[in-house]
Amino acid sequence: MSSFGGRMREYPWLSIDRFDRENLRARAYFLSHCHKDHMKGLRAPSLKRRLECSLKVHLYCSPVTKELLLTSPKYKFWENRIVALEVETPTQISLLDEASGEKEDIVVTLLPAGHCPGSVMFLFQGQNGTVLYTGDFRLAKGEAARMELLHSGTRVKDIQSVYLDTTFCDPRFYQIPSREECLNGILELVRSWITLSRYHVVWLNCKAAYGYEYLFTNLSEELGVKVHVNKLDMFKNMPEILYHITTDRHTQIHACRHPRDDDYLRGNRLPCGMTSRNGTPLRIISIWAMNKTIIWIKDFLGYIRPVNVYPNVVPLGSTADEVVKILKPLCKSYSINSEPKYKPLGTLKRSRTMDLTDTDEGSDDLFDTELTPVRHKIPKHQVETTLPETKASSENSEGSHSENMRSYKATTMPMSSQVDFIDCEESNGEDDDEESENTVWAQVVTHSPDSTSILGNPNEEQESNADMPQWDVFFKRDIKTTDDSSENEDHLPSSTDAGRSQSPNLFSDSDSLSDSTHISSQNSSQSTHISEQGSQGLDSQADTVLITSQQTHGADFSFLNKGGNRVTVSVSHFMAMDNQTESHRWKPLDQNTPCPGNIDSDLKGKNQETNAETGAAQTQNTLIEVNNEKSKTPNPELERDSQSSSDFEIPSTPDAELPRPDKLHCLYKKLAAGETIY
DNA sequence: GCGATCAGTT
DNA sequence: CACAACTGATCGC
Repeated sequence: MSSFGGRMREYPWLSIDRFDRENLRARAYFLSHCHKDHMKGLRAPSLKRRLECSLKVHLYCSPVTKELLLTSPKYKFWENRIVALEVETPTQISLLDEASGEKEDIVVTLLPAGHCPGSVMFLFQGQNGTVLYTGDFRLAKGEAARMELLHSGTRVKDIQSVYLDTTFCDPRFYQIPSREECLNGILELVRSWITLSRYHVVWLNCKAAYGYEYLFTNLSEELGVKVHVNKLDMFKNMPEILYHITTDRHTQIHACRHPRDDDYLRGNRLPCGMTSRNGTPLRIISIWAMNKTIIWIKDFLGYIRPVNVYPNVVPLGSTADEVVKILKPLCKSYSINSEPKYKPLGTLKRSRTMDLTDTDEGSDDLFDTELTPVRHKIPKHQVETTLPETKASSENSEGSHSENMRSYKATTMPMSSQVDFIDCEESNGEDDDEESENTVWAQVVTHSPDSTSILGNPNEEQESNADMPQWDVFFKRDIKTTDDSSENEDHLPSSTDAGRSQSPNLFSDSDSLSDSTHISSQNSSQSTHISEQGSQGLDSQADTVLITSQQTHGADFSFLNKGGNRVTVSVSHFMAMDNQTESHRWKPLDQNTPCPGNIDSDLKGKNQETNAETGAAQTQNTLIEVNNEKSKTPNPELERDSQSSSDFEIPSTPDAELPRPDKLHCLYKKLAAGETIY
């Protein structure tokens, strides 16, 4: 949770991402994106009362954020008070103090933040200088240098303060692989799994309300399989997203949620209740989507070079002093000799082609990371002004790198009597001072009726792995019919058309959960995966194999079978995009615009049969994990590639092999058959 | 009864 | 480990 109080020193009568306490007296409100931890107080009765009394008070946000916010009836009272500002469109706002009659103009510019649909940073220009509030942001490397509105002419604007609302000072999080690598890693993992059979399904564990749409659409587009979600009415005016998601559960890719989805997965069920068909249990991989707020702050700030940086979060295990120590050198006033040190001004790296013919009103990419042609359009009731820079010069550093990522953890975890998992995690290097944890978790959950033995308690296993089954053991089991799922004899569509299928009852719902013998996955998949600190303590005896992004691209998973039962692979995933990777230009449609396809029926949703309590236990589950920290030796060469590959100017991983799904496919087959792979 | 806060969980 | 969200207990209005 952000500790940002909502207000900036320069413009204390504005409130951003906080709407309680002192913020109740703000003259204007700003919402950077639609995540709950940035909406504190936004629906409180006290603020509602304030609105009723102060008719001039508005909430400013991007059009997509407005759309998403108003999806919830709880925020409907804001409807007539929200001003949706186009991104990258400087807009003057008149701020009136209703008590004194005092008035002040400020120019605000929304800049794409790349965190989730509609997310923006706010650039304020007014009499107290230019300040930037970042919110949660994850910009691709070099992105700041390409933002024209951060520049005056070809030079970066003189920015008084940057308000960072993000956890960033941990050097472990500074390095991020390319978005192509990340997406491709996930893509090939999913592809290789769901093509094994129609029973192989993937569950994307997406915790946040928004921010994973990029993943959904890419998977759907590449694999031709729609992603099952609980709700999609929030995207009713965003057809490019809507097209790739569905409330029809008969698909092989799921991102549905249930309050106790962990229980469901341990019971070899998807959170929507799907468990099997024809008595054949599903083979489920869960992919942990971790929405890290970490970006390459050093490079971002190094480019911006503000006078002040105000961190709003002090990371756990860090102190305010340590944070300052990291940030200070990035500020304009800093120099080793305590004298201002000026560097050549930053130059706008790349100007976008002005698209004069584009009269499209919505310049917001839903993901807000793709720069759009600058369109200085001013709402009719507002006037654009260009404020003079308060100083003649500003400084920055060349070769800015600002980058961001999503990371995923993958753990394969055949369950029932046997549970194992592969931890998939990537480290770009333990020694570099700019590194990050980028992980993919996938758990493979299988369901087998004929065994009730528990192969191991994860904690016990960590203490002694002598009895650990080998990795291939986990895949030896044949998929068999379970009695709780035999009621459904419907035909399952092939993997390629499952996502589009509207046939009912292709899967059955399970009436039962595993009983208490199952092992908390919290103990395994979350607490024992390899972190950037390396395997220590309980993990120290375990086997962990890291797969770098490049290895992932080469689809060389032969080492998965090496010794241990737990293999750590990393395929991180950028949610931020650039022009090369993201062709969508999503934006909310006009409310009257008809939605394509069968959206109406989808919007109604389907009853998600999630009755979980009945029935006896069918399975007993065990998690097995072994880590081997010796294996965790990332290749520096790969690290370098990984770092540079996402730069806008440099094609991503130019020398990387293309993913070879056939090889992955083959690997999975062998693993499933229990073959040993070298 | 509602909301805020905190601790705990996922 | 951290992110975003949720749950339940407690407290005050």
